Amino acid sequence: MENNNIEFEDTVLLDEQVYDLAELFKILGDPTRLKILSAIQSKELCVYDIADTLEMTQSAISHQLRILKQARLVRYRRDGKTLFYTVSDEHVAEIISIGLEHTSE
Amino acid sequence: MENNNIEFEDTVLLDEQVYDLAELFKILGDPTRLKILSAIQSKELCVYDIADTLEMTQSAISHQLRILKQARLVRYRRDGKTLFYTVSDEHVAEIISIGLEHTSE
DNA sequence: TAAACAAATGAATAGATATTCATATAATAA
DNA sequence: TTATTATATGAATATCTATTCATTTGTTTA
Repeated sequence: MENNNIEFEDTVLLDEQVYDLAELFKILGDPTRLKILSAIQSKELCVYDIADTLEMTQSAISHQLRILKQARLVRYRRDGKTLFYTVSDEHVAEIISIGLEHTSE
Repeated sequence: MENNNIEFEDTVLLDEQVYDLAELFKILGDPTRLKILSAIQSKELCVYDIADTLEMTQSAISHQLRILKQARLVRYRRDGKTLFYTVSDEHVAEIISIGLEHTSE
């Protein structure tokens, strides 16, 4: 596929950049993942506690954490058998904040 | 479904708020819609010109514009037979900018 | 009025994805 | 080693969605 020379604020966006950006928003575009990110935004939580907080199964949370990990939005620290997850990206909170400004209008 | 009391930065998020926020990001999470928003972010374009710029069909663009319209992310002005679309939300550019900061790392 | 043009829409389809269930992996304790 | 606990993973499924194609709606002009 060719590059269509889409511009955003005086910058030419390559097709690949647009796809990467869409990928980021797609990941944020799921209630479960947003809840996970909110829950571990300012504190570490293990998988079980995230599942407990969201009232969802461990498996469902684990699947979503894998997606968030691949997108480098979360990281974890191991303590024995337990993995403690937390948000790894400084932009996430900012994006969510601005998003909330839009939706709360 | 009950409210799970998910917090984000000292604010309790209601389930409905999380769903609305996910809905916003879901809409931004598509390359075609991102390209449309970029193309009409600082200038008005008619449907045909958007389709031409993105090298896509008029129908595909029109379908996506409907979704963007419903989310109040774009608005249009009629001039004769032609509708000129532009971005209507001040937060869109901001969210895209921060998103690009993340993806370009 | 009819013709031409711009955009919207409905149905169909192919591809993507979130969750569930069962199981596997990994670390620790007995 | 075996049992237990915490997490990850693979397969299956149900749901969702982006595009295409055909058609319709709406506006202007001849």
